[in-house]
Amino acid sequence: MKAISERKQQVIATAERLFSEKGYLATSVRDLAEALQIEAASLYSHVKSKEDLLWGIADRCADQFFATVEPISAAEVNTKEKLTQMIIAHVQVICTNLAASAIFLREWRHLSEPRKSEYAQRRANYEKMFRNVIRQGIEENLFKHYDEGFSTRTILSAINWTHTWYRPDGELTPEKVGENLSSFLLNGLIRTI
Amino acid sequence: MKAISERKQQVIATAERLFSEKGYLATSVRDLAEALQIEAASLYSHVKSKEDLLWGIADRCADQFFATVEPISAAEVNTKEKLTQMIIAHVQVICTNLAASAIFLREWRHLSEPRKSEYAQRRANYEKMFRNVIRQGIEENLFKHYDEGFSTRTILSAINWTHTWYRPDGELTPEKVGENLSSFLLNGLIRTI
DNA sequence: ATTTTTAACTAACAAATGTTAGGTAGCCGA
DNA sequence: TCGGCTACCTAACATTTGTTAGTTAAAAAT
Repeated sequence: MKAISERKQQVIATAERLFSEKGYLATSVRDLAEALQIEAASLYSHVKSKEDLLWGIADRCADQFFATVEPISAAEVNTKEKLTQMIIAHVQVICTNLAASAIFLREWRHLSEPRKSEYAQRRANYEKMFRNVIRQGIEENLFKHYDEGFSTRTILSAINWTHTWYRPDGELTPEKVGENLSSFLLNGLIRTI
Repeated sequence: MKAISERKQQVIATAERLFSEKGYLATSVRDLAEALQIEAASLYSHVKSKEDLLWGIADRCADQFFATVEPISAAEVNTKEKLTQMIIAHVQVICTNLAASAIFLREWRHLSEPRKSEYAQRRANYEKMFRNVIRQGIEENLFKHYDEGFSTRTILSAINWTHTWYRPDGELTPEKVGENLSSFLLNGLIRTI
C-alpha cells in the first residue's frame, strides 16, 4: 500500500482542521499553506489537488465510521441493545475525530461529480444500518410506530450535531455522551417515574 | 419603512433558493444573475452587495422565528405544553420557509464581522428560550435531569434538521411533523405500553 | 411635455483562486 | 562520491470572483 509521509500527515491534519473550522470553500490553498508555514505551491509536493485532499479525508473518515459501527450492526444482540451500542459507537467516532467528522457530515457536499454521488451513496448505505435496526425494533413492537425514515433521521441528526459542540478537554467522555444521547433518544426527556 | 419592489423580491427569493441549495460561497453573483436571466452587474440595481443580500435574508428569517416562538415562550401554560408548542411552532417556520431557514441555520456563518457575531448572539438568544423552558421543566422535576445545555442542543439539532428533508409536496403537514418530533423527543423511541 | 426613476445593459477592474513550470539546497543509500 | 529523492522555493498562469462606471430605453411622475 501507499505509505503516507509524516509531512503529508501534517498537511492532512491541518486541512481537516481548517476545512472543518471555516468550511472547504472558505479555506484557500494559501490559507492552508500559511497554517503550515510554507508557500501555497509547495503543497503540491504532497497533494495532487485541493479536492483530492478533501476526498482523502472524506474517504478515510467514512471507512472509520463503517469499521466501527458495522460489526455492531451485524452482531447478534437484542434490538434495543444494538441500537444503543451503534449510537455510542457512532458518537465515539465523532468525538475522537471531530475535524474529519465534520467533513463526513457536511463538507463532502463540495466534492465534484462523480465522487459526490458516490459518496452520497456510501453515506446512505451507512445510514441504512441505523434504519434497519430501527425497522427491526418497530417490527418487534419494541419501538414506537413512527415512520421508519422519520425515526432514523431524527436520531441521526441529534447525534451528528455532537461534532459542533463536543470538546475533548471537557468533562464528558465520548462514551458518556453516547450513553446520554441513546438514553435520551430511546426514553425521551419526560420523567416517567 | 422601505418598500421592497416586486423585482427585488424575486431577486431575494432566487438568492434564498440558490444559497440554500448550493451554499452561499458556492453561489456566484453570476449564478444568481443567470437564474434571473439578467447580467451579473444588473443585480446591483437591486442589491448593494452579495453579502447584503445574505444579511437581509438572515435578518428577516430570524425575525420570523422570534415572532412565532417568543409569544409561546412568554405565555402562561404548563411547561410540557409550552415546550411542545414551541417545537411545533419552530418546525412550522422551518417547513414554510425552507430556503430562508437554511440561511438562519447554516449560511449565516459566512456573514463577515461584526454582523456575524451579532447574528450569533441573536441565535443564542433565540435558543435561550428553549433552554429556559427546559430548565424550568427540570426544576419542576418534570424533565429528566440531563445537563440543560445537552437537552437543549439535542432537541434543537433534531428539529433543525427538518429543513434538509421536509418536502412541502409530501403528505405530512408542518404541524404534523412538529407534533411527531415533540412526541418523539419528549417520550422517546421505546414503546412503554 | 418634460423630468425623473427604474431596470437593465456593456465593458472593465482589481483581487483572489487553484494550479503548473522549473529550479535549488540538503539528505540518504549505493 | 554520485544520483536521486524530498521538501521546499519563486514566478507566473488562466479563471473566477465581486464590483464599479457609464449608458440607455422605457415607464412613471410632474
